[in-house]
Amino acid sequence: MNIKEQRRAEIIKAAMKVFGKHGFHKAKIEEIAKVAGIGKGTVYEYFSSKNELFEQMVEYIVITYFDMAKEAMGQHKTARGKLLAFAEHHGSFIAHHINMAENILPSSNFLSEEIKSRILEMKKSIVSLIDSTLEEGVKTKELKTDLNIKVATLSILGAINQNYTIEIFLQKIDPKDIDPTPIIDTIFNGLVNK
Amino acid sequence: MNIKEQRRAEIIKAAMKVFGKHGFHKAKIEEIAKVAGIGKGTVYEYFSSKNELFEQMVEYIVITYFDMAKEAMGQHKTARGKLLAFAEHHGSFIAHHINMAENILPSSNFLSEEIKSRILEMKKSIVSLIDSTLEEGVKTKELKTDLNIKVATLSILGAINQNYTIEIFLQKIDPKDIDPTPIIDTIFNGLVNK
Amino acid sequence: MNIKEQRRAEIIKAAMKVFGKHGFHKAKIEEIAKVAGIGKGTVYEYFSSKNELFEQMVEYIVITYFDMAKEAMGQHKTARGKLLAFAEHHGSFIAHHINMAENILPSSNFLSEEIKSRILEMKKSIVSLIDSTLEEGVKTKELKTDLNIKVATLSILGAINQNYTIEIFLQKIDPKDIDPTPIIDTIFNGLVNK
Amino acid sequence: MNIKEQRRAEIIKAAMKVFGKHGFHKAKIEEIAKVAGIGKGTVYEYFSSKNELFEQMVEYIVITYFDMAKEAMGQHKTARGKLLAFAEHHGSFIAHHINMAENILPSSNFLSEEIKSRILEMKKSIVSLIDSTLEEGVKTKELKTDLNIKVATLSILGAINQNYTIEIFLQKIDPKDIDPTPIIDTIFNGLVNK
DNA sequence: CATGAATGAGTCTTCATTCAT
DNA sequence: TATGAATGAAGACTCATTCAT
Repeated sequence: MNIKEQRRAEIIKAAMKVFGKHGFHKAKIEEIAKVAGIGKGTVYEYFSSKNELFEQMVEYIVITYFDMAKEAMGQHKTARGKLLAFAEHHGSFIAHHINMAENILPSSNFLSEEIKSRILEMKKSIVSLIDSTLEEGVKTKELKTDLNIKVATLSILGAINQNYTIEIFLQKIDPKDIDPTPIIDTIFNGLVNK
Repeated sequence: MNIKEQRRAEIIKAAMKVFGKHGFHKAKIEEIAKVAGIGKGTVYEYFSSKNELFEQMVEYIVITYFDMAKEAMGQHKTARGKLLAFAEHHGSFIAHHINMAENILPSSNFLSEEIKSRILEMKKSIVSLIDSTLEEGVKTKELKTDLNIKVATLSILGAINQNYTIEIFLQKIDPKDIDPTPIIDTIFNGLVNK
Repeated sequence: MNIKEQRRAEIIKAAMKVFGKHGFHKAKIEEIAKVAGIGKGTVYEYFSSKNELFEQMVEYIVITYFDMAKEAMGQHKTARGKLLAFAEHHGSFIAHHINMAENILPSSNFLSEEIKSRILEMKKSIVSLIDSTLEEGVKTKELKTDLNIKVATLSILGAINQNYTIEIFLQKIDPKDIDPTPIIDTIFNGLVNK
Repeated sequence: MNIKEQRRAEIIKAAMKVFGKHGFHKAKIEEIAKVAGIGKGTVYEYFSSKNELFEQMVEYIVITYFDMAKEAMGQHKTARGKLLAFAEHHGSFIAHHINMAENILPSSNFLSEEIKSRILEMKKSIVSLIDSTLEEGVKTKELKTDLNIKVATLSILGAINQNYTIEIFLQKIDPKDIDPTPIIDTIFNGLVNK
């Protein structure tokens, strides 16, 4: 049992490397097996098809992303603090999954409806996480009382993602060296001259 | 000449439909030809390979996106007006290219370095467009004088994209029915309680 | 009429270059047309198919070879003289048709039975040419009276071909610089120590 | 290991049949596989491409030819004896590889430079074999002391090949029924009336 | 007559998946 | 249980040939 799950995990790790490097179609089961240090046929003992392996891998990534985000944010009290933590988490995550972001998520064609909806749930959970952070901030008067929370949440998510993506992919900056403060502050304080 | 360019354009249109529906690998040249109403071999009279056709198509999309954005923004004076126009343009564009966004851009693996760099130039042009809009806004005192323009630009782009994406893809809302005002205003006015 | 035959001849000349360079299958009708300075479709006005063009070309070459051999040998009286002339002709011919020899004749798969038999007739004519040269030599006492003419003919043909082929193809020697005398003399005088 | 080499050999045997029958281009991998009693894909487990299979086959033939020639000649002492043995070997070989000779060697266009040079080495080895046979004959006074060995070698090779080719291909005579004595004697004794 | 744009039959090659060992 | 040899479906691409202009 334990050994089986461990083997499964190893294959998923190998799949992350190989799908990440080549994208879904150019990734070969044989290479994944080799990276995992096992035989080609063995992969099929744990996953019924290339598609299923891909799906399981995507689910693993999404769950991991969510759990880490939740943990990082839990260590802060203010909305600003939580969002700064989330931004840092997001940056470090996409940096470690550059190729995923570029090569995998696009392959969403190959995801089954079932797994798509599970991923969607996860995405909604992320949104809820930010949503409730903002709601909390409104209650504590840290944030405007008339805030359009839905729009604000999506704007924050988009802004964080866009800023980190550019810095990491184009400017090749290490996510640890990116300061999330200007991003959050720009959003928090707005642009207009008052 | 004219007829040749027209045929080329027809093939690219067909390619947009088919690559959009299936992504790069599952798209078949034969289907593209059928959609274009021509024979399989004819595609190869105009494009030397599936890859080249894909690249030409991506370039066409990117150029179109940029030109339309520029035109839409040109009809406004204030930063706020320009950004609202840009948001609407972006929304309508991704709505018409849903599958592109989902299935094509990810296939970036298959783009040659040359076309990748051309696309990158276009993306930078988009950023410059917003950048100068914000600079202008600072000069006219519409915006804060101490604005971190780079961060603000990326935040706006990310916020617009995220909001429209969610509305269009998940809520299945027609982009014409999405009001960009709350998005721009949320960014412009900030979140904090002052 | 005259213009038609001339055009036909031009196409055959072009075919010799292109088939010679690439062999039957890799030769493209389009390249032959380009070399002939005409349009692709025009080739089909003169030859009904790639195969027919190939056949006509082979026949042309074979006839030319035979006519030239006959003419060269006619200017000599002794068997030795005739054979030296033939050797020189053969050498100059294969030098000018290197690629033919290497790439074309092998493609004999594609020759129709009809043309194959016509070519065979030509080959037999060459053999007859040498045969009668030797017979004549026997009559005039230039050659042994108990000569096995058939074997001698084929041996001479084989020896000349082999010597010239090696010199021209491997040693890259110009056929004009090859002296046929040692070849003919070696055959004429024999190898054994008497 | 053994099983793998055996399978490899089976495929080469099948390739000899099919390439021999159709020539390089008209031969289909699928037919080779069928003749070998395996699936199409399996061919690619052993040879990376049609070209490589063709090359390996050609090399196999050439090596076999050389080894057999060497062995046949080794069982004789005099130059005459060795050459008679060589002639018989050559005749039996080309008889068993009629189609090869006609359809394959011409396809030399498709051979890589590497394999071409390996084949060239083999051809040179054959020439050396005859060369040293003649040299030995000169030393033992079996042959003329002033013999032009290079020319004599090529003449013998050419004469043998031409005589056997005509008998086997045109007269459809079984190589076993061809007596090499007249060929060798004609060359050995010369043509001139002394 | 000459042309070349259009065509689609034909084939190599890849790789997910199976299954005998 | 683990393996990797064997398989064949699937698809990009070529090019001889046709035919409207």
